[in-house]
Amino acid sequence: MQLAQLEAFVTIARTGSISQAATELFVTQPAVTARIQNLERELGATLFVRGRHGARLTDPGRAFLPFARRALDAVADGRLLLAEVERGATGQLAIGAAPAVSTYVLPAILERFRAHHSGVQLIVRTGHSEEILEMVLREQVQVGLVREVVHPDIEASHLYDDELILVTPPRHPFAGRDEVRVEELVDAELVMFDRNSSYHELTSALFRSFGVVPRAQMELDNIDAAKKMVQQGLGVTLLPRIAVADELAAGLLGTARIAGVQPLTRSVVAIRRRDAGAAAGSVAAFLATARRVVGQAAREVSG
Amino acid sequence: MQLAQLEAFVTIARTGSISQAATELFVTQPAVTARIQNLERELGATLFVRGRHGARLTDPGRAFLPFARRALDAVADGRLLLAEVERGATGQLAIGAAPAVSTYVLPAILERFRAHHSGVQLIVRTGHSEEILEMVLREQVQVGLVREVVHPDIEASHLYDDELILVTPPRHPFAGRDEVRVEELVDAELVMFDRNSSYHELTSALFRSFGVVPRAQMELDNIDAAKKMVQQGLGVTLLPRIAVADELAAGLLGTARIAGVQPLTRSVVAIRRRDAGAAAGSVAAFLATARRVVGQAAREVSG
DNA sequence: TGCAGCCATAATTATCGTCTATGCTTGAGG
DNA sequence: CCTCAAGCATAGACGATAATTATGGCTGCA
Repeated sequence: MQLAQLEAFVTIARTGSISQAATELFVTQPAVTARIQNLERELGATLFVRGRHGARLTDPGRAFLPFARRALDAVADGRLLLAEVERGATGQLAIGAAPAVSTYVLPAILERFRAHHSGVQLIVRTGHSEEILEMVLREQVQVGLVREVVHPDIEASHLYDDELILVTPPRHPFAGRDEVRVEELVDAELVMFDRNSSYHELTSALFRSFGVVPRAQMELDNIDAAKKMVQQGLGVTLLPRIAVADELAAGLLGTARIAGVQPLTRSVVAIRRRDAGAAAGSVAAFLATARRVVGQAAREVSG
Repeated sequence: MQLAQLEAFVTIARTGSISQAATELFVTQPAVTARIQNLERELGATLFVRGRHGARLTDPGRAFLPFARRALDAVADGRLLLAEVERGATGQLAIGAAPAVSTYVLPAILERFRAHHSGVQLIVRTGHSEEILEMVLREQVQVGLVREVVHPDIEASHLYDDELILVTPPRHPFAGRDEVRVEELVDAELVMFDRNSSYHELTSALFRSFGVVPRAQMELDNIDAAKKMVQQGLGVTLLPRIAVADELAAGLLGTARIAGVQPLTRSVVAIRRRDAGAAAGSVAAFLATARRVVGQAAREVSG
C-alpha cells in the first residue's frame, strides 16, 4: 500500500469524482484510476461505485476512510513537528551541568534561550563532571557542560575558560594587595572545596607544586556556602571567577593575584555523544545561545 | 513519502540496525539504506546516526517516530476493520421497513441476524413505503423492506408475497365458512386502513372491481389496533396474513376466503440503491438472513 | 594484520507508475 | 432520435524509480 493511493482515495471521497481528484493531485485521470484499482485490489474491497455522477463511497469505503485520513494526518503532523524541531522551536532539551556552571552560567543562558525558544521543554540535571559524562553517554541528557573530559565516544567543544581566583573577605589584609605568595595562603584560614569537585584537584596541585601542605580549616561541597563563609570573614578560598564576579564588582568580596602562579584556568566545554551527529534543532540553538552568552560575559569581565 | 519508507524507519528504530531491518523486511540492505535516505531527504532531517553499532535515532528521528508509527497503525487498523466489515462482522447497518414488515417480519430476521453478527450496529427506521424509498435514495438507510416500488435508481429483490386476507372475530358468522361474497362484506362492520398505506389502495381496488362502495366504519393507521378492534368483535378487516398468523393459529381471530377473488397479494421486496454495487458485508449478510427467515416462515404457513 | 560486521555507493535490471490515446456508457439537449 | 458531453476504464509506450548484485570504506577485535 502507498500513501499516494490513500491520498487519491481521500481526495476522490472528498470531491466525489476521479477526474476532479486527478486535477487536484496534478496527475491524469488514468493515474488516479490505477491508484484506486491497486488499492482496492490490495484491500480486497470495492471502495467506490463508479457511475455517471462520478465515484461514490461504498460502505467498506466509508469504513476505511477515517483510517486513511488518520494515516495521512499523522504524516502531515509529523512533518510539521519535525520542521519545528529542526529549527529548535519545540522538542525536549535535556542539559547536564557541573555545579559551577549550573549555578552561575546556565541561568543566563537559559533565560536567553527561553526567550527565543519558548516551545522547548527544558530539563536540567546537575552533577559533578564525571556524573554528567555518564548522563551524556547514557543519553539521559543531550548536552553536558563540564570541565574538559576525554572519552572516545564524546565530542567536546570549548565554551569558556574558567579561572580559579583567590577570594577574600572585603576587608581582608590580602584584599587590594597586588600579589599574595602561596606561603602566605598556607597560614591563612583556608576554605577548601569538595574533594569530588574538579577544583579540589586543581587547588591541591597548586600547593603541591610549591611544596606546601594547606591546612584546610573547612571543607564545603557547595560554592555558595564557600562564598558566604568568606564573606563572613571565616577565611579565604579559591573560587571560579565567574562565581564571584557579582560580589567582586559590588565590593562584597575581595581578591588578589597569587605570586608566581600561572592563572589557574580550566576549560569548560560542552560535550555530546560523538554519534549524535551534527547538532541540530534545539541542541544547536542552545549551543549557539550558550556561546553568545559566555562570550558576552567574557567581554564584560575583561572590559 | 511512502509507507515503505516509514516502515523501514520504524523497523530500523526498533532493531537499531539497517541490515537487520532489511532482513525483517525481506529486502537487501541497500534497499533499506535508499528508503531511509530518500525519507531523510524529503523530510530535510537526519533520522539516524550510522555507526559501527548500527543506526541510532537522532533527536529529530525520535520526534518523528511516533507519527510514523501512527500512520502505519492507522493503515493496519483500517485493514483489520475492513476485513471485519467485509465479512459482515462489524459496521453499521441501517434498515428502513414498512410498518407491516417492521412489526411482523423484521424482529425474527434481526434476532437471527444479531445472533451471527453481534458486532453490527443496527438502526431501524419505520415508515410508509414511499418514505422508506426516500430514505434509501438519500442513503439514510442501506436497505429498505417495502412493497414493490419502481424507481430508476433502485434495485429491488423479491423477499416474500404478502397476502391480504379477511380477518374476523373468532366467533363471527363468517369465520369457518369457506367463502364470503364481497357484497356481504359491504354490509358487515368494516375496519379500514390508513389511506397512506399501500393496503388501503389494494382494498379499495377490490371493492371498486365489484362495483360496491365499502361503508368504512372505522379507519385506523396501525395494524395492531385494527387487530384489537376485530378481536373485540367490532367488525372485520383485511390484513396481511403474516400479521395475524399467530392469532389465527391460536384461534383468537378467524378468517374466510372471499369468493371469486384472486388472492390479494403484494410483493414485499428489499430495495437498495442501484449504484451501491453488489451487496457486501453486513448488507449481504442481512439480506441472506432475511431470505432464510421469510423462506422458513413461508414453509410454516403453507405447511 | 586479517577478519567480520555494518553501512554507503555504483551500475544494472526489473518493476511500477504515469501519460497519451481511445473506448464505453449514460444523461442531456437540440 | 441523434449527437454531444461527462465520467471512468483500458491498452500500449515511455520513463522514473526502486530493487538487486557487487564492491569499498571504516572500525573493532582476535
